[in-house]
Amino acid sequence: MSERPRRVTRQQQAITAALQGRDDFRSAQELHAQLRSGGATIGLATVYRTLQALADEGLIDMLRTEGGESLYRACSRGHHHHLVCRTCGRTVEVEADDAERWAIRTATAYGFTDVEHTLEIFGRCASCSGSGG
Amino acid sequence: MSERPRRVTRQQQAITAALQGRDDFRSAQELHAQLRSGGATIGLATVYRTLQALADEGLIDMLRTEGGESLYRACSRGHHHHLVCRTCGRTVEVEADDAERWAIRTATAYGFTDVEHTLEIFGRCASCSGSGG
DNA sequence: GCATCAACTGAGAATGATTCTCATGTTCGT
DNA sequence: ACGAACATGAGAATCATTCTCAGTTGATGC
Ligand SMILES: [Zn+2]
Ligand SMILES: [Zn+2]
Ligand SMILES: [Zn+2]
Ligand SMILES: [Zn+2]
Repeated sequence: MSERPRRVTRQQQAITAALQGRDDFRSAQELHAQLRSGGATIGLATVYRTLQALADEGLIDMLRTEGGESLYRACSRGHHHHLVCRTCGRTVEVEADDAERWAIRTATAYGFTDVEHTLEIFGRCASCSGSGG
Repeated sequence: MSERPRRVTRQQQAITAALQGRDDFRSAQELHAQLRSGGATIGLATVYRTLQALADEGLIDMLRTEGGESLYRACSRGHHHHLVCRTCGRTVEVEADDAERWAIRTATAYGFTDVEHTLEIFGRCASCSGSGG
């Protein structure tokens, strides 16, 4: 439970900055491309490493698409889940206290410990529902 | 809503048979290895294709591990979720009616339509909790 | 039984995201 | 400024999954 000391590097600052002020989830590849096209000098491996480290420390959120790709986003702290528009990527943070309790209760009832869960909701937001489909 | 015609081949029968009577989720690779070591002549591509086809038709269940690997299992029909032991793979099917309703209600409240969700619980079962860790 | 043809198969190549390697560049305490 | 420890990044390696496509096989009609 001890975080590794982290040095302040230009690359990590760039990544953190790129995440701020955006409300959509992005992949490491997308982030890397955006940083590059923005003039930053940064390697793909560093983007992967940094995103994972940040996610491990709970400083950013990660979720996996149905295709298995990992997406990252700067989120509010603490455990929460997401409602993601599969068309435009718009994301809403949602709390699921009841579901949390249900998950724990269910797992415990079956004698399971060390319980974790994944819960994501995908749909089409109002803006994207109107325009054909 | 039309399933493509499916021929009855020895390979597909082998896969279906291998899934029956087991209560753990397995990957295409594992299934392929087991079929091979059991003397069956079957290609990896066929295992992947067949598992995906079966899952698409709702005849078997699929879930993705935290590592992004797809696992398959013969399950009861209908929508349900899973409580999976991350050590021994033992799986319990669970219903989450409240969570289902919550997901729909939440998505609707935000104007989302065409809603789907993923919900899986991972933990360690009683048998695996005792033996160190 | 035999011809026919579309569906199925499978070995291996291709793909694509992620991870690893390790020589080189930076950070930070002194 | 100096050096040890940490961070970086280009490219190779990994690994699950998908694709290719020539050869095989199931279903059907005669
Ligand atoms: Zn979040
Ligand atoms: Zn939760
Ligand atoms: Zn199931
Ligand atoms: Zn559900």
